[in-house]
Amino acid sequence: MPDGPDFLDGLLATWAAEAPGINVDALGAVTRIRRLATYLERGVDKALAPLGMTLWQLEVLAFLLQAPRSGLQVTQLLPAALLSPAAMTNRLDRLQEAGWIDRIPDPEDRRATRIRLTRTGRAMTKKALQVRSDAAVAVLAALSPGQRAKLAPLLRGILRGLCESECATIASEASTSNY
Amino acid sequence: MPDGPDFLDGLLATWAAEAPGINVDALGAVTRIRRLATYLERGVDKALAPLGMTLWQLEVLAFLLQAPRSGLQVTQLLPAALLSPAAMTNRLDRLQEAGWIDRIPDPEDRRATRIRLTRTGRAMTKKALQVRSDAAVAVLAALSPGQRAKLAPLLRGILRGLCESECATIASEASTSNY
DNA sequence: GAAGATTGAAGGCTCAATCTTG
DNA sequence: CAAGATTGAGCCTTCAATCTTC
Repeated sequence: MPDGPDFLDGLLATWAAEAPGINVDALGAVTRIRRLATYLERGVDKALAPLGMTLWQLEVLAFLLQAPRSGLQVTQLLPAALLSPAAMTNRLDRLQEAGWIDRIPDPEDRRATRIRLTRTGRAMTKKALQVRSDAAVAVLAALSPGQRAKLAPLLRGILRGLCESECATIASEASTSNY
Repeated sequence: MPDGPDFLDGLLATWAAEAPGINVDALGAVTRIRRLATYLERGVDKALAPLGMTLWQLEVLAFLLQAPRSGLQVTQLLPAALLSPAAMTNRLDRLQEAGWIDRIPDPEDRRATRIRLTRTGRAMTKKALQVRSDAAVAVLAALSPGQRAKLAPLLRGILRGLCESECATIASEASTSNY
């Protein structure tokens, strides 16, 4: 496989010429990761459309799949979603309208609400996860089995570094804010 | 490096138990890529804040760095940004208010507008690219040199596959739409 | 009629302010 | 006063409609 230049290579060369101090490899990697994420998001949304679901909805539902029968508090959903409390409230409103989740008052803390999957929500989530999985398999078919095996450790390694630095700085600055 | 389980491993196990047909490795890879992109975006925005710039602004400016002196049409900026024309018009409005780009009538096509970096816009873009590069280097420091060398071909491979399938389907469906 | 660019409505996000309860 | 959750304002995005020019 010759693997000629892609959309970024020309740009990177220009950038290197204009700003000589930059690291072309690093800049190329993060730019491609961002672009990849955009493509993946659009592809999955397209695949989920027949189920009447979007990716941001599935993200919440899929996390709720591992909740205890009593449900989870809104606050407990935030770190997994990397979302503000306001955004989560909005998502839950839509999911409740769709009939996929229930809000029930927390018996142990009257400030809180417990979020639970409904029966249909649970079934839809399983179907949607299957769709998402199939889409992911199709995308990764572009890589050889050996390449696919290399991918996971790399992603894990970068994420680990980010969670220790980035999340730490977020946490330290989060005196009032919360996510 | 033992590399214990991260935020996703527990969820993946739950999903596999509830929906036996899913591919855990594929689902894990695409989920981590998305999360990685979110972290990267937030980190860069934080690093760019002192310059009064955001990542979405830099994306447009950096692409304009390789434009000819006569500038580029709005339409020519779209494929690189993966954006709707309406969104690009909005971005250009903000960039023009900031004094970083100029809109000049296209001398050869009176429907079109040419977009060009201003003098200060060009200088700001170079500074911002340096900031973005430094941030990227810091993030990728979590990987060994050998791992970093493996990363680029993998990303390139997946993107290539997506551009041929996803972009193709987008193009074929884009009878009226345009991006 | 098609293409380049813009506008307005609606959706989802962040931030700051609010209300209730611990 | 701090924490859980919600609300409203402002920003950026998409989609559909519009206006001008080819």
